[in-house]
Amino acid sequence: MPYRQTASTRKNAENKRDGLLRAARSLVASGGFAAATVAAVATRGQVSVGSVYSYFDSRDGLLAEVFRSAAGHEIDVVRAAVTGTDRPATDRLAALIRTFGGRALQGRRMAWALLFEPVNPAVEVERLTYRRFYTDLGEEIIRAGLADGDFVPQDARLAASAVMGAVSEALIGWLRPDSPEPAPGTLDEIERFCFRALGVPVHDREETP
Amino acid sequence: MPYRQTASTRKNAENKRDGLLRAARSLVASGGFAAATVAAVATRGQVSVGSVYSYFDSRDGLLAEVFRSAAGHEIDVVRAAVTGTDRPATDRLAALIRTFGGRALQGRRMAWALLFEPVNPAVEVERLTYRRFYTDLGEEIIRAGLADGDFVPQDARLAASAVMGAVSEALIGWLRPDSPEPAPGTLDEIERFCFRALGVPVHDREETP
Amino acid sequence: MPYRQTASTRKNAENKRDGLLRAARSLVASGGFAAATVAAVATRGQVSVGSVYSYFDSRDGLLAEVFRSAAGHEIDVVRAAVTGTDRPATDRLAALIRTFGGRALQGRRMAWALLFEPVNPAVEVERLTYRRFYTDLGEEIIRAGLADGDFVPQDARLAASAVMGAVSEALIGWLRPDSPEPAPGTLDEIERFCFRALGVPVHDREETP
Amino acid sequence: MPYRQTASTRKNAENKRDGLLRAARSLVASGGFAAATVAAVATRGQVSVGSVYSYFDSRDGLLAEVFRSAAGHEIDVVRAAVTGTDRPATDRLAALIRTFGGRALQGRRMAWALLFEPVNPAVEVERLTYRRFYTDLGEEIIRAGLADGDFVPQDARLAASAVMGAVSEALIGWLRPDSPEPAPGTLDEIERFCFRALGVPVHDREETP
DNA sequence: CATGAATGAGGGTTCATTCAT
DNA sequence: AATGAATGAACCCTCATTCAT
Repeated sequence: MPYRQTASTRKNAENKRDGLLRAARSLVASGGFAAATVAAVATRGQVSVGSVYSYFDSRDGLLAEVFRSAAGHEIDVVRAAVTGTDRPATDRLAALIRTFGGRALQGRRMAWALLFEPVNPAVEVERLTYRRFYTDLGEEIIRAGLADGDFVPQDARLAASAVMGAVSEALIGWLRPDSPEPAPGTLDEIERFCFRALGVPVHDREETP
Repeated sequence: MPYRQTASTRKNAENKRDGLLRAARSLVASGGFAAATVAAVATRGQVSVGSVYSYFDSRDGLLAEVFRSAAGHEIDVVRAAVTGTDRPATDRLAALIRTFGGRALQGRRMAWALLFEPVNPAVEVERLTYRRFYTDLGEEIIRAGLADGDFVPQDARLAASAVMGAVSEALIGWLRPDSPEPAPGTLDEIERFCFRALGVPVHDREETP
Repeated sequence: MPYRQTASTRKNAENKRDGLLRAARSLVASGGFAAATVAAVATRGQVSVGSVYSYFDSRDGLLAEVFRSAAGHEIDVVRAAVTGTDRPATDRLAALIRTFGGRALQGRRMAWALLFEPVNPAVEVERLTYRRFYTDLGEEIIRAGLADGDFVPQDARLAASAVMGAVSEALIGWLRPDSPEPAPGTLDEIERFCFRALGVPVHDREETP
Repeated sequence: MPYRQTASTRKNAENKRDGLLRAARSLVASGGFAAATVAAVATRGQVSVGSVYSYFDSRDGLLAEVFRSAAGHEIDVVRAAVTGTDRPATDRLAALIRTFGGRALQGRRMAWALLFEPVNPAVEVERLTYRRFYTDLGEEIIRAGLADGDFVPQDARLAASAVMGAVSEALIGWLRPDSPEPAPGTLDEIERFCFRALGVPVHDREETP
């Protein structure tokens, strides 16, 4: 009875592969891509170094996939949150800011790794796509808002870029192993900042720190 | 004689040290901290590898000092530009944005290295100070502006952070070896973005893209 | 029933084994022994890596057997071509040269692998036998020719060795992935070279390059 | 007093480099290029692994240099032995055969490595040059001899190739760790073989084995 | 028996750091 | 005090071999 690629073996292989991806991902989440050495991934994935190479062509490839996977997930969540071109642009932009920012807040190291940590050319290519997604999305929403008169006239693309920068800087720019959690309400405040920047009248906050 | 000799010796030593710092700095400016290997620094500083260790405890220490030096220079320039608590806050904030942004534009790699490139814990400590300077300065100005009614009520510290993020993201967030120069006028547009965010009425731009 | 089953099982086992040998052989023929990794052999033989070890003790053993098999085939062909102790020695030697050379020309990589490529001690032992076959055969023929006065007096064994060397060097000594086919007529020319070396009067070639 | 590249330091560096080359060469001489791992070279050269990379770009480069050096020496010796276009071609060819063959006899493993052992593309390029030297030289001599009527008409290049093959096969074709030295007189016999092949009347040997 | 995932020794390479001169 | 050769730990990657299923 010859060996057959049964559902269970394939499932298992994918599990292992996923296990390694998870292992790598968790290492990236806690120490950035730099912490995801092949040996570390293997150890955490409870396999040998050689096994890593059964599932991935190279460390660079593995990291690129980790990036794609993590970034893809982020993108999915954000896309879902801002979906619906019939919604008011302000609504959608708020969703973009809060979703992007909220996710960065939980998983700040990962957010930092995805946005900033230098890794290798393959990952840089992925990063380009990842960053472009946010900027394109932001630009599209802002453009829609501009058309509806929600925002004051401005360069939509640059505004999108600036919005992402404001959010990410405020949330993960100060990332340190022991840096404290941003205060609750930070997200609200950033949202207001961005809306003002776009020219949307923002009602006063209740309490002034 | 012994005194003179000591003096000249010390002078010489400081020259060498400075030379190494300059060498390292120029390497960082063109290739980031990663390019500043000990060997590269020694070569460019026209001393031996071993000599580097006469002047610096370790590569980490050297890089930390390079960071301090480069960052200190940036800080000096920016501080000079925004100095004068009697000036209107809007004036000073504009100076902060334009100086910080303008300097980042020339020397984007260095700006990126100072703001984002991961190096080592010692440098991360320095970076904290560096980033804090901008945020503190921005906060102070914004606070002053708030007191004067120049800006709408908001969290001054967070606004400062967001401003820096908006500027740096728009200017160097997309930095890549071959990434194109930002369009002229980008700085103006970012300034307007930030002023709107702070609640300052901004006159329309002449041309709407 | 048990007998039949055993027979069929054994038949099957031998088929598998042969399949693996053929797979390995074809890999050697195109890329030398170095190309015959266990994984490559298994893939080409359409079995699992582990199965290879059901039929062979080790890669070294498998390669040794491949060598034996390929070399044995060469030997059979050459032996058939030179058979008949009643034939004139010149005839038989010509057959040896042309058969050995002709086969080397088609299948130069394999010929090179058999004659020259370093593999492992087990294969070196086989190679000894292989090379000895040619030398023994050549020696025997030359000795017969000497007895008949066909060749001028000389050390038969060394002459046999030299003949093989002349032929193989001229045909596959320059083997490289992109080396061109030897010109037609090369075999004729080598044959004349060898016959002259043995002291046989050789009629002039028609065309002198 | 700054460090200066004195004669002694350079001498020392060259000594070390040479020491490594000698270490590698001796490894090649006893075990072929395969035995010259970086670690083995370092150990035998009594330096650390890292030091090897102070003197050589890569293992491939080191081996290529070992090849060049060893082959170059061979070439020098042979060239010196056959020099003088005014000498009779028979003389020069005898010198070629005896020098090439004599050197192969002492240092058979090295001769084999230079002529046959696969290493890496860089070395293959060198090997091409090395082999071409012998063939070109042989061809030139034979061509001269043909012009003088010393040899019977034939393809000079192929004859040169065949001569080298005959010599190398007879001397190192049987190379094994424990293979016995060829009998004394072997060189004489090969020379006679080659001369006969070229069509030169050869006087009988005194004793027929 | 067959399978192929898993193993890990072994190989090449880099670079911060040390230390004899 | 200056030098830079030397060091070796750490990294990535390959592939023959094993063994649980």
